[in-house]
Amino acid sequence: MSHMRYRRLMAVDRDHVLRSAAALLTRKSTATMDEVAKAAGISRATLHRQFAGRDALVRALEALGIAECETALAAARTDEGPATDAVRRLVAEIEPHAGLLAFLYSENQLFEGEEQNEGWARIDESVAALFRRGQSSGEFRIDLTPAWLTEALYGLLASAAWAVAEGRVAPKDFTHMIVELLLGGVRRPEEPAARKES
Amino acid sequence: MSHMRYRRLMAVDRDHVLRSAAALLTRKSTATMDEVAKAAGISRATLHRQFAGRDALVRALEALGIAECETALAAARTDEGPATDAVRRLVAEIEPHAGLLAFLYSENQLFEGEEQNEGWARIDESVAALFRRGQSSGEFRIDLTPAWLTEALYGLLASAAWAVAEGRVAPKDFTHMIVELLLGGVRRPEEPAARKES
DNA sequence: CATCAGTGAGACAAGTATGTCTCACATGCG
DNA sequence: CGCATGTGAGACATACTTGTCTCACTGATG
Repeated sequence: MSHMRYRRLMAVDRDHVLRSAAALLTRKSTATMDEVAKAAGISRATLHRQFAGRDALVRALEALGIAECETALAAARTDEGPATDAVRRLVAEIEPHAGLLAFLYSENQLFEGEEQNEGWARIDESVAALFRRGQSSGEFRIDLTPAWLTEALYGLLASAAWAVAEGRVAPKDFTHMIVELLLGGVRRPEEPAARKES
Repeated sequence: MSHMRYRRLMAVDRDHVLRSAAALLTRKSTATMDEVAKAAGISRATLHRQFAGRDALVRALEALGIAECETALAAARTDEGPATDAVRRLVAEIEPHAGLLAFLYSENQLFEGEEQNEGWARIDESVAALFRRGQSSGEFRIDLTPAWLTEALYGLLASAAWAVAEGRVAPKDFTHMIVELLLGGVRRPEEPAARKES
């Protein structure tokens, strides 16, 4: 079959290049096309044959990140069961891609005026909907807006990804740290028979 | 006095340039030396006369950020009173400089290998000490490490600064949002006579 | 074996930011 | 007024990245 032959000749598959680029750019967001190519084990020429330019590469990574987020959202079934548990599932699903998301998150800060990909808007809305659902059900407090909670979740994910990358926290604690801080905060839960001053 | 005359001739004072650069780079972290100069109302030549190069400028901004953090830490008296209140004071003191800190925070992600300024180490230690104190006093939970709580605080500060800059949240809520989420989390405090399923 | 698609290596031009320099202008001082 | 200092404007060389191109090599196909 012609497409099988084609596949075999394409020793460099697009997905592997994207993964390598994501892993590299997570650590060094200013890496050049040459560094990206070397990280993927291909030449700069081949890299340019697959992605028209750096912009195209970044946009492909953005599409990858969006796809992974949507997969994570679906897998976490954020509209089922207690919102608290849904948040736990969501963070656990996103964890493997936190590095890429941190890169894209900081990258988006550079695009001052340009409108962001609509995919992010959908994801923002899904996450915000989860927090809104938790507020409606009475699980979550209502004095923090869903928009802020969504931003805070992104910030915590990025912080955790960087902290893990630099060895300041243990990778195994990733999900627990984020979820526990986001859900319960740093304040210790009051004992049933504890003192009452606020 | 000779130094007075000197002052008057130095129509461009270093501090004003730094503030302008901080304000600009907060919004556009890739701004050119020329853009920085224009933002400060001076020429690129004069900018280069005050700061040997872009690196020197960024390092000066880093020193400024460190100084402001140390001032904030001192003003917040983080070693006095309940740790909870100290956190509130600290965030309130840092709020005006959150934009600059967000820039420096993301900038530090680029310096892969280079060791970071020792000033940050001191600040990290002071913040971590605050969280440790709260844990010792029983105010804060002990299953989240002070190192992670410190990182999380930085992440929330950066997230909030960006969210405010892009108009996704109201500036007036800045301190409240960060402090409340950090301290209490998103979960609603349980009522004294509420149901018990986890 | 002959062919051809895909790749790697490298040359090349173009764009951009940087750092340095010169020169003219303005302002305060003696 | 004459002088010195600090500044703005711009030219200039340099370095780096990008994007395009050519050419030789490899391996699978027919």
